[in-house]
Amino acid sequence: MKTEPDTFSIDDLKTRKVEPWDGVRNYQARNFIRAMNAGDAVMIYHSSCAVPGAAGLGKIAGAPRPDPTQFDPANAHYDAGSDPSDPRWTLVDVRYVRKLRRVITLDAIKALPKLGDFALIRRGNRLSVLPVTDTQWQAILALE
DNA sequence: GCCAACGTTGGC
DNA sequence: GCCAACGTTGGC
Repeated sequence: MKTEPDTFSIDDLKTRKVEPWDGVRNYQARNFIRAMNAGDAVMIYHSSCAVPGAAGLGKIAGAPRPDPTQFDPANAHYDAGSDPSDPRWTLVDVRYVRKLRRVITLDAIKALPKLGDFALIRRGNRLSVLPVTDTQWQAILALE
C-alpha cells in the first residue's frame, strides 16, 4: 500500500497504531482492498518523495468496510455519485507492525532478479494498492 | 462507442 | 518542475 510520507508516513502509522486507509478512488485498487482479510500482511511503501521505497510493515485490522469520506461533501474524496445503500468505495483499517530497519528503495527492488510480473515496477504504474506474492514479499524483505 | 482533452500519479 | 503513463470526462 502506497502512501506519500509528506502526508502520512510509516512514522505516522506507528503513532496512530491503526489507521483507516481512506480516499482510495481507483476501481482496481478498490478491488484489491475488497479482497483483503483481517490479519493480512501489508507492506507500506513511500511514494512521491526523496527516496521512494518500502518503509514498513502493517497488517489488516478488520474486514473491508465502506469508506465514510465518500459521503462527506466537505471531504476532498467526496463522491456525489455513490449510493449509501451500495457504497462505491471501500477502505480497510491498517495496523502498524514495524518499520523496516532502512527503506528498501525502489531502485533496489527493481534490481531484484526474480520478481516476475509485479505491479509496483510496471511501466507507468499508478496503482496505490497492489498485490504482493509470497515470493516478491520475501525477496524484498531479504534486502532489509 | 470513439477519442481528444484534461487531470492525476509518481519517478526523476 | 518536468514529463510519461494512463484513467476519466464529455462532445459528437
